[in-house]
Amino acid sequence: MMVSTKGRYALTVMVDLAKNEDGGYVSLSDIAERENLSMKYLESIISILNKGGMLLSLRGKNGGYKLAREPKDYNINEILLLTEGTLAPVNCIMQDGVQCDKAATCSTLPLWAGLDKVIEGYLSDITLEDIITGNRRKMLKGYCESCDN
Amino acid sequence: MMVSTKGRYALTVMVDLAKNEDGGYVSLSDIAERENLSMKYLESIISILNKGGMLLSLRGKNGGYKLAREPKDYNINEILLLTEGTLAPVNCIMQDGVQCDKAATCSTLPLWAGLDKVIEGYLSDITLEDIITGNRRKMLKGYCESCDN
DNA sequence: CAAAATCCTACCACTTGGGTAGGATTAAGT
DNA sequence: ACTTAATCCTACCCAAGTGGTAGGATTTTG
Repeated sequence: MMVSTKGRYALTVMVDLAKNEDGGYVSLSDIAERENLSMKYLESIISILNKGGMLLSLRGKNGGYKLAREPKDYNINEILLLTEGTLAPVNCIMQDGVQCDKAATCSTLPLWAGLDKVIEGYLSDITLEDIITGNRRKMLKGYCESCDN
Repeated sequence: MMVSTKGRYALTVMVDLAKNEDGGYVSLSDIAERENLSMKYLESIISILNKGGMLLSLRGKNGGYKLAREPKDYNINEILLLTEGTLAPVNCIMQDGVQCDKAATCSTLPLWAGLDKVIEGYLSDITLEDIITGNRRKMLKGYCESCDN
């Protein structure tokens, strides 16, 4: 599995915030209730998003979180990368471009590198706005019969 | 991580067999030595490939394994799918098309479904032969500066 | 000053990953 | 027939990661 619940719930939180933004701060308990997820677990996840600069937060009563930018200015890759640490499909693709010592002669490395690029390319191209507007043509490109491809 | 060592080593074994095929059977100890991998571990992996019909095997002295088909007739998706069980990037994409109970209203599902298709599409398009011939243009499509894209 | 919210540090059960160990069985060559 | 070399099979095991829970400290508003 490449994306764990951590990344998936992080995206769910971001989408929830995008859908329910009215300028004010949204409390985590509201989000947890709407999405039917454990608030305690979400706490640890939203903390990553917050520290990573994805959100603005306000402590105290009537506090909560809101998006730091507009939905169209978040791409999915950065959200998942922040929470998952890496999205590499295999261990031999390092996050910082470091390669294993057999890289020069490894005949399968180009495959993994290509796969990594394909994944990153797909996720980087989709924004939070695409998700909340349900841009199925973009997300299911080439695979959705009911969309005009 | 989507592809563990199990799937990676399985592919390594298949590539090794494809490179070293001369009609005869190749012993696992030869493969393990060439690839510098634990023979005991490879044993459990090659067993999956064998039972899945990817290989032909011969027991006893001078026995070993060889490819059941030609390298061009294996795609990478089927090799990894067999050994990994699933290549789905998230748990909410089930292997047999079964969906989670929130699927109808889930706004992130199209993203995951699209990602799954992109991965499957990439891996299904590449064959064992592409790997042994080093078809970088196909594997690194659009991302390789030294290839003419 | 009470209520409601974020923040912070532990802890923990369960599953998966990445193997190892040991032996049973089978086939070839002498 | 017997040795050797190979596949086959079952069981075990440790470390790391996943998916949380618990409890409290701190901050802000009304």
